[in-house]
Amino acid sequence: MGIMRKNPEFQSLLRKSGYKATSSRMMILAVFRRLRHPLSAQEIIDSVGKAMDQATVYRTLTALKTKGIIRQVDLRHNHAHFELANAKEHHHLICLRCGRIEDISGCGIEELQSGILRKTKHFSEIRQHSLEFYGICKSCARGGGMSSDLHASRIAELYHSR
Amino acid sequence: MGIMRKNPEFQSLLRKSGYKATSSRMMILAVFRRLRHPLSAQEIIDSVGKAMDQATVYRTLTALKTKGIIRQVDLRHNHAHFELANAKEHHHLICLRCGRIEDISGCGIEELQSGILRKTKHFSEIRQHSLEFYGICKSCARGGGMSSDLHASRIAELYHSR
DNA sequence: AATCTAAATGCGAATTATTTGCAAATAATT
DNA sequence: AATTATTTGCAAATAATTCGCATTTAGATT
Repeated sequence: MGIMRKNPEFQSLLRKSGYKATSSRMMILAVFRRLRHPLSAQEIIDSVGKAMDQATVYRTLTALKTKGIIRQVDLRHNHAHFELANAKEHHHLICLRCGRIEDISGCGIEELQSGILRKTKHFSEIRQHSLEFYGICKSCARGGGMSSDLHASRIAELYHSR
Repeated sequence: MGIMRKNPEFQSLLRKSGYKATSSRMMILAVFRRLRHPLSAQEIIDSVGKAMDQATVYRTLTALKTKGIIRQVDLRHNHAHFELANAKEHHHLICLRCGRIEDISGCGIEELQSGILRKTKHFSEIRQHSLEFYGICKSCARGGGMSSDLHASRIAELYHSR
């Protein structure tokens, strides 16, 4: 794991958003950077161990989401997931059987969005969107089982998510 | 409210899916048909009053979702919403301030989907997707307040959803 | 560097959302 | 009408998230 030193990039990101650059927030951002898939509150709570309370994790997630530093991803488990928003715009392809997640990008949603804005009578602005596709991955289509290249953490989460 | 008589359409829909056409299921389907926006479990529990237990509501929602009779909609509240799947394919435009929901259709997502399927190495099939846009509705952009044509039930839900 | 203060955190308890086990009730079949 | 596999109610468990309040801390000020 190594020594945790403070990351000036995260520090200024937080300050620019009007937040104090506390060690809790720095640590949570570091977790997002290290684990590159959408994270649930519980996964973060586990990752940080007893370094902070779960209430702080939830409060931090809310704060980061409010400022658009992270964004919410809907995986249809029954809890929220989040990922860093700085990554290039992308969406997800989620296997309905094993939960494998593939990132997809360059899907051309911008045009859909401008078309919608042209059509709507009631909205003046679109700020966010969520787009996820659910299907069957090839390894599930083939055999029955989970592919072995599914990360352990992902498997653990699948196990614990009902 | 009037007399509730059994609807043969729902009855055969349930039987075709391998379920018994119980009064609970018929009633929940009737609620979906009557209230035409995405419903949370709690809204259904309230609508049916003491006609059935909440466990039955949740079990029914799971069953209907499994067979594709209803589909899950992500409104970023922290509970699930569902709507009848028979309605023409459409998505939602959700106001980040007041929660107003506008249905959008004919958005052209089919092409995105086939493009994605062409590009992915890991998936062989896409079965569902979720696409919601979040923005600011005109009445929120104008004044501060909620537009008066927002339905009471929607307002109630906004009030109670944190 | 010491002081100050609003913002952030820990802790515990409260709420909200959803699920489960099991005995009793019921839809569909015979 | 009798049978049986499903479904339901009830009560309690678990999961997910939030809240109140006393204490701590980051960053500003002196």
